[in-house]
Formats: sequence, C-alpha cells, structure tokens
Amino acid sequence: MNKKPALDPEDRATDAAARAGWLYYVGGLTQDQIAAELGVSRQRAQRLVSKAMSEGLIHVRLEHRIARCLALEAALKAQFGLQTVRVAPSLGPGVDPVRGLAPVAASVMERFLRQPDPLIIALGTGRALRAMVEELPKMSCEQHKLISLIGNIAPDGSASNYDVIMRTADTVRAPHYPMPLPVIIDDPEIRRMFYQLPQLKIVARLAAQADVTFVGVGHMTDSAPLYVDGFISARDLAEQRALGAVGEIATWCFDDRGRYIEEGLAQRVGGLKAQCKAGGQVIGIAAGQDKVVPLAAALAGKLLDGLLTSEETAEALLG
Amino acid sequence: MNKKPALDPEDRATDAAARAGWLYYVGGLTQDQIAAELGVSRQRAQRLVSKAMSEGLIHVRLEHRIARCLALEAALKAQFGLQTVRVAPSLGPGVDPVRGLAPVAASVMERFLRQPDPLIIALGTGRALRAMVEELPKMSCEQHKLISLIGNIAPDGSASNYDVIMRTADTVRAPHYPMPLPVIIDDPEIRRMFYQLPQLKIVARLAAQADVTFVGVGHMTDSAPLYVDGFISARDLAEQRALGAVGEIATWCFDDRGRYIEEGLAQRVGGLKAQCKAGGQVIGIAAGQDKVVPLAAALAGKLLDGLLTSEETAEALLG
DNA sequence: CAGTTTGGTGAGCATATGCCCGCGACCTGG
DNA sequence: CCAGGTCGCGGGCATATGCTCACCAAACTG
Repeated sequence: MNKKPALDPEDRATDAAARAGWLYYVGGLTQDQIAAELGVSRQRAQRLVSKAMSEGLIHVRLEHRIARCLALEAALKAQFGLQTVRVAPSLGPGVDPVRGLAPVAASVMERFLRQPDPLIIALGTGRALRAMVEELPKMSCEQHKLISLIGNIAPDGSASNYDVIMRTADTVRAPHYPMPLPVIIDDPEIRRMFYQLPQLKIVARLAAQADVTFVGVGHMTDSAPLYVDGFISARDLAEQRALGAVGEIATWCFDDRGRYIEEGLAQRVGGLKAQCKAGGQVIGIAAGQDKVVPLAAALAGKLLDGLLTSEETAEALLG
Repeated sequence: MNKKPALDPEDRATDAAARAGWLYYVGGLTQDQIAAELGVSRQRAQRLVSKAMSEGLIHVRLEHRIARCLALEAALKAQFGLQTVRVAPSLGPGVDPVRGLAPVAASVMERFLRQPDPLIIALGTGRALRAMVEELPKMSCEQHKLISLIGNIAPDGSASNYDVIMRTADTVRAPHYPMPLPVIIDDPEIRRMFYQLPQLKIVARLAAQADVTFVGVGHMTDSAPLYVDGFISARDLAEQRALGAVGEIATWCFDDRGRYIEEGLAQRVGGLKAQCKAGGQVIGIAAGQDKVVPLAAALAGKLLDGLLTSEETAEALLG
C-alpha cells in the first residue's frame, strides 16, 4: 500500500520554491522576510528563490515596445557575432526609419565621446550617419581625434555634402582630420600623388589605429546614393553591379558575401576602407528596405563589428 | 516648426529604463554591468532599473500550479483581514481536498512547533485537523504546551475519536493538557461540577493564553459531523438549525454571520470556545463543498484569524 | 536680472544577496 | 552494525543593492 502519492518530496520542494519565488519577485519581500514568512533560515530562502528561478518557475517579460527591439538586438548579436548592436523602435509604417535611428545611434556615439581617455574615432558617410551627427548634443571632447575615411571634395570641387566630420567636430569640439582629396579621382597619377601627401598618410595611419569607426552602408540599386549624388556615373554603377556589387561602405563596393570588389571603381576611389585597430570596432549605421541586402552582405563578410539599425530592418535581416 | 516629435525626453528615459530593466531582470546582469553596458553611472543604472519596475514595464509571473493558490491566499487575506492563510493546490476534481490540505496545514503547524520559545497551542476538532496531525513529522517539542478545547470522553464513555491532542502530543513529544470531561454533558449540575474541577480550570486558563489555536470548522447539514458521529441527536441538530446555526467550531454552533448561538445545545457543551491570547491567532482548517457556508460565516464573524483550506474551497469563498 | 525652486547627479553607507565552506544527518554497501 | 559517501544546512564573508544626502544646473518667478 503506497499511502501518499500526493507527498512527493520533490513536489513539496518545488512548491516551496514557487512560494518563495512569488514572495520575492511578485511580493517584493526580502529574503529575510521570506525566511520569516516560511519559517526557514535565510539561506534556505535564498536557495528556494534561486531554485524557483533556475527551474524556470519565474517568467519575466518586458511590457514595452522596446522589448521587441532588445530581442532583435540579442538575435543579431548571436547570429552575426557582433559586439555593439542597437535596434531603434519603429515609429510607424509610414515613417522613415532613419528618423528613429538617429537619436539611438547618437546615444551610442555619445557614449564613446564621453570616454575621458583619448579615442580615435573614424567616420564614413551616409544619410543615417549624417542624421546621427545631427542628434549629437554639444560637447567638449578635446581628448579625442575624429578621422574622416572619405575625401572632402565633391566632384564639382565644392566641399562634399557627404562630409560629416566637419559637422561632428563642430558639435563635439574635437580635433579632426579630414581627408584632403576628392571622393573619386579618375586620373591614376593624380590619385597616386594624393596618396603620397604627408597629411593623408597621417590620416591613414590614424584610421588604422581607430578605436571605433562609424560608417554608413550604401546600396547599389538604381537610386544608389553614390550615383544619385553624382559621385559615380551610371556606367560606373552598372560596371560595379556587373562585378557583383550589392553595397558600399565609404564608396568601397562589396559583393553579396561582403567581399570588397577591387576592380573598376575601386581603382579610382579617394579614401580609406572602413577599418580600426585590433580590439576596436567598425559600426555600421543604416536603416531602410534598400539597406537589407547590403547589410546582410556586409555582415556575412564580417565587414562590421557593430550595427545600429531600425526595427524593420533588423527583422528583415533575421527573417 | 516643431522638429522632433520622436524625441520626447520622457520616452527616451522610459526606453532607457526598459533597456536597463531588460538587462537586469531578463539578462541577469548586475547593475554595475548595466552601467558599463549603457555607459552611465551605477546610480543611474539603479534608478533606471527601479523606474522600469515602478512604471510597470517589468511583469513577473509564476509558472506553477501553486500560483493560483498564492493569488487566492492574497485575496483571502485582504478580504477577511486574516493573518495566516494557506491554500492547498487541488489534486483533481475527484480527490478529497482534505488530502491535499493535510500536508500543507501540517507545515504551518510545524512552523509553530519549531519555535524555540515556549508556545501554548490549543487544538479543536475536525477531520481536516486530524488529517493534519497525521502528517506531522516526529519532533521533540518539550518547550510547548498542547491544550485541547474539547472533552476527551465520547458519548459511549470511550476516549473520543475526535480527540486529536493525544496523537499530536505523541508525535511531537510535547506536554499536553486534555480536557477531562465529556463532549456533551446533558445534566446541568454535572456540567457545572466538571467546570469546577481544578485541572479543567488550568486548561481553561491556558487556552485563554494560547499563542495559536487550530480548529476545524463543522457544518450543520444532515451529515453534520457532530450528528453523524453521535455527539448530538437529530433533535439537537434540528434545534440548532432552527436557531440559525450554519456551522460549529469545537461543538460551539454559530449562525450565518458568525455569531455564537448561546441557546439550546450551547448549554450542554463540554469544552471551550476557540480562543487565544491577544496577538495570538485562531486558525481554521477545513476544506470541502460543505464547509463553504460555515467558513464564510466564521470569517464574517471574525471567529478566525487564519485559514488553511483547499483551492476549490478558497475559490468558493471568494466567488 | 537675481533669487528660488525643481529635477536630476554622484558620493557614501547600511543592508541584502550570493556563494563558499565546514558540519552533521542520512543513505548505502559491506 | 559500521565505514564511507552524499546531500543538505547554517555560518560567515565579499559583493551588490537601495537609499539618503548634499550639490548643481536649468527653469521659473518676482
């Protein structure tokens, strides 16, 4: 005669753990109070609470639109082996995702800028990058160095619209190192000459030592920013696409596996590839439907160590 | 032109709080780690976590059958102003709820028995009470005193079946004070005589000083335990019901508002009403469909300071 | 424009928490 | 019946947490 099937000691232990967990997490009691309530020692109460958690009796969920973004961040980190990931909440179906991304990205950059130790921060180009810079608060960051990866001379000879470094340096009051050369240099001789300039070598050396590099990621559709803004011709665009280009970072095109394309346009680019010192990180900033393919490629090719994007884009990248 | 509706500072603060809360409760990071992760001071991280909780962003739920019981306990405590409440999980629709209640109730009593300081513990009668006692582990409680509220002599002159004190005292090895008198004493003279006995006066004085009193709660239906077990006659039962009795505690009947009925049967009861010292508590133990009405009445009349019952019964009491 | 108030910030400290360790009870196999 | 092993328990300690206090900066007010 087995008399008491209801008295499984395991069950009773779990019941007690559940009770302790309830008191701790729901009731907000301290472990001392729980110990008194259940008439056990504090250590026992601690073990019960711990058991309730480890047995998965306690479920915590975050009631906030950002919860989804946090889950996406975790997934992106895991899937692509990224260090820094931030996903900005959607502002609604009709709203440009870059709008929501900008302040979120700015807070990430601000965190670097607030470091008291001197940092070398390199900047690429892009609409989202520019929007981020607009959101930076006024600061005083004399200790850091801002480096531009891209030339500051537009095809028409004016200062490039794409050049975010001046604006950034102005806002955060940091020493800055622009690249004194055109974005695209057709003549190989002249290009070589530029690359011999001492100040450009300084910038290149700094870029290689960057603690963090923020870059936009461009797409190569018919409305590719490089083409629309007049940096490259329709012929260049077609050529790169024929070579497999699906995106570009700082005017350097790459294919769908994130491998840089060294032929054609790459021979005329005036600027530096996204890079940083060992232990630093290259952080991509981009959002929007057009950016899904180039981002996926850049992530596959490990061109990025971090990603700041929008909820919709993150979903598309993981989908 | 209001430029940035997406930048409500309140929203940003809440977003940060949500992020911190997620890292703390879901990710299990310490506040120091969160501070490092978000690039803020630990104090700020602590405030964010606290804000996430206070704004109700964090929801905790207990994934366990006992969760419902805990909720019922909280409701019973609040609704009836009780100190000690324990609701035993249901073992299924067909199973006697007393079976599940017994070990739960035993753990409550055990907690009192484990007190190193001497306690006076009074005991009433009842099936659930008896079942509880059966579940007590062997202990050594020389410091306490066990008091019986009810006579230990059954109508046929034998030791009463209802007498739980001997069994309890035997199991927990505590000094015990049974009531040396019949449960029902028909002759008023003899009853008066009994009440004059010095040892009975001692017991009565101890009962009034009880730290805790455990009592069953009987019903007054046709199958009332008092009647079925032969302590009272069908006539007595009918009389008490006519006087409004819906339940009894230690053979003392009360009406639907929990007021003791002093006429009729009460004149012949041999024993003490459930009582305890100021600051002590009277704990009712009962479960089952029949007990809902008497329990509701006893709770309404503040006859009980604590309640040990089953899930189904608790639901019915609150329903 | 100066004084005031309010909201937020970092320092410091008392308390709560988590964890390691030694002890004793219980179980198991001889 | 006993020796060895295992498990769980409470003591104690390093660390994390929550809270209070004094301060600062921005907004408000006379």
